[in-house]
Amino acid sequence: MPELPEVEVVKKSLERKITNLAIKGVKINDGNLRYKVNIKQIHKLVGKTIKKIERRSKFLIFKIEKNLDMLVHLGMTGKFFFINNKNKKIKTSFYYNISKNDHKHDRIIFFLKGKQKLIYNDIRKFGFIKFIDPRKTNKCLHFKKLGPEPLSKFYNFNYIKKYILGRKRTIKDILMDQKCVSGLGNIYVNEILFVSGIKPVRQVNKLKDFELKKILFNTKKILLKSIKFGGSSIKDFSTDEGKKGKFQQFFKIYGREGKKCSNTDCNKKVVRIIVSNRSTFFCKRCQK
DNA sequence: TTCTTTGTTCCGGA
DNA sequence: GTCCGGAACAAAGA
Repeated sequence: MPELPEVEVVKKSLERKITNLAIKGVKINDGNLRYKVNIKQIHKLVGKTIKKIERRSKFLIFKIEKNLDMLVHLGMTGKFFFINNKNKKIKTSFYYNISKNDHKHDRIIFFLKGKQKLIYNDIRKFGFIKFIDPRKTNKCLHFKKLGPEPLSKFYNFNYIKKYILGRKRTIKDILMDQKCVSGLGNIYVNEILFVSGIKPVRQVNKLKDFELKKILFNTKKILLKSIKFGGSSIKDFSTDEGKKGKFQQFFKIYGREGKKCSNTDCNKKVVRIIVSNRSTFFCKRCQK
């Protein structure tokens, strides 16, 4: 369930640890991910240095020395572990509760300087690792149709107004559509619409301008807060691995079916329905 | 055994 | 050609 903020947090965490490190070796425990890992290409990494890590939408791009991009999508349950020289495991994403048997799902291991290791772990194997010529990365299958980053200046009122012109889809569907805005998933869209006080099933062409502006404002606010929160939460994990992430406390509506609405003056119970084929949580009183 | 979870892709109909 | 909604797909745990 990593969406844009989680991927951004992983990116920041990883770049502090592995930028400018050379890859000494690669071990493939299970390369049958969303797309089969190209064994020939992954072994080309050996001897090369990780120059930089970038994020686009929910994708990570590892810029590898001399013209190679390693594109990673975490899917539902993909995550990275970093093993330092003292053999201590450091999770680079705070989002999941990690069980002791989790090493069972270590799919790919990258051996770095000294005893350091980077492990790609993925329970459900919906993530993927692909290799691309950097000159073609922006035009690749995954990137060519992506809409603007939600935190960029291009994602603004004029843009969204133009995008929804003549469309009748629900606002939830539009926000989840990566062609409209890239990086939001089910969880954040639920949160954004709750905080904005708008029912997920509202048709976009019937939204008032002030409602659209509220959605835009809250999108940026929630994402930024979440990225910030993630950064501080990771510190907890590096000192105390057993400690639970604080992230779930951050959700105001997602996963709260039957529980009391998070707004202090409201006693309504949160309702769960299906919109855009996904679980959708909302408050009948607070969302119009 | 069935249900749920997710982002992405694909397909048929309008 | 475009838009839209629904379904399929991947794997695994409950």
